[in-house]
Amino acid sequence: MKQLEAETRPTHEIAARELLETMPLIMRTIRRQMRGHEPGGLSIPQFRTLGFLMFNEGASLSDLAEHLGLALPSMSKMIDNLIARKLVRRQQHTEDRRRLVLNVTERGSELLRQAGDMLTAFLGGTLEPLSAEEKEQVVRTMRLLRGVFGNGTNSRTSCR
Amino acid sequence: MKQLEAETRPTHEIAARELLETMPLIMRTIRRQMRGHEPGGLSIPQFRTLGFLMFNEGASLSDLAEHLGLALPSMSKMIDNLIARKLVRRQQHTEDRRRLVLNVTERGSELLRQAGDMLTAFLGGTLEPLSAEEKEQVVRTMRLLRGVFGNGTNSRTSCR
DNA sequence: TATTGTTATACTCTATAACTATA
DNA sequence: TATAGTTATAGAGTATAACAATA
Repeated sequence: MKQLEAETRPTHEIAARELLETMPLIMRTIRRQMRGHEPGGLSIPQFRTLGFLMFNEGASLSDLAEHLGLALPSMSKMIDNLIARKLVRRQQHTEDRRRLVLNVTERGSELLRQAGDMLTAFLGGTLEPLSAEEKEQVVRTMRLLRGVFGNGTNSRTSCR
Repeated sequence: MKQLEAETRPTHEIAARELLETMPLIMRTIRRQMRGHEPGGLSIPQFRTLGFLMFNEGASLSDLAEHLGLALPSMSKMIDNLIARKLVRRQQHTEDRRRLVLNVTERGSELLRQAGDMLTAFLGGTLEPLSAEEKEQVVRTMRLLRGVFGNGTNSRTSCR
C-alpha cells in the first residue's frame, strides 16, 4: 500500500509531484544566486517588482500587487523596503490622491540591469547542457503553465 | 534601448525570464491552496518533509536538509514545529547518539494523505485544460529541469 | 459606500554564527 | 578534529484585521 507502482498513476498526479519537487528546487537555486552575488542582493520578488516598474512606469501599488499576486500589505511593505534602499521613488497621483505613482530610480535601474545580467548568465550556464530544442521546450512549458495558473485560480478576490 | 525587440533575444535569456515569471506564480497558487484548505494547513516545505519521511523512515535531520536543500538550522526549526504539532516523532539513533531518527506519526501520515489528495485534485483540475500530450510535456520538462538544477549548482557546500 | 494604502500583528522560510554533544 | 544538531539572531515573504484618507 505504501509502495506505489512506478508509472501507473494518472498523469496529473505525476505532474503534480513533479511540479512540487522541481519548482522549489529551482526557486531556491535562483534565490541563493541572487542573494549572494549582487552588489545589493535582490530577492526574487524585489527583482520582479523592479522589472515590472521598469516597463510600467508610474504604476500604483495595486497594479504591482495584482501583477505579483501579493496582498496589498505585503506589497506595501516591500515597497517601503525598496524605497529605504533608494531603488524606488514614491509620489502621489495628482488627480486621484489615494493612488501612488511608483518609479524605479537611477540606482534601482542600474541594480536591476546588473542583477538581470548576472541571472541571465547564471541560468544560461545552468541550462547549457540542454539542447536548443529542449530549451525551447522549457519555454513552451512555462508558457503553458502560465496560461493555466495565471487565470481565475489565482485571483485574490475569489479566495474567501 | 528600453524596448526590447520581442523574440530576437537568445533562447536562454527568454527561458530565464519565463522561469522567473512563471514559477513564483505557480508556487504561490499552490501555497495558498495548501495554507487555506487543509484541516491542519501545511506549507510546501512541510509537505515535502512529511513526504520524504514517509518514504525514508528513520531519516536523520541532515538527510532531510540535504533533500530539501535547506541549511541545518532551518531544518531543525521546521522539525521542531512539526513535532509540536505531533506530525513527526523524534528519537535518538541507538548506535550514533548524535543522529536523529525521524518518523511520521499516525496523525502526520493522515494529514499528509489528505493534503496530497487535495493537492492532486486541485492540480488535476488546474491542468485539466491541457491535452494529455501537454501534460506529458510538463512532466518531461520538470524532469529536464530537475536534472540541470539538481546537481552541483545547488550543493550547499559550494556556496562560500 | 467603495477604493487605495498603511499599520499592527503573526507566522513561516531561510541564513549565518556560535554553541553542545558525540564520535 | 570532524560530524550532528540546537540555540540565538535576523530579515524577507506572506497573510489577515483594523484603520485612515480620498473619491
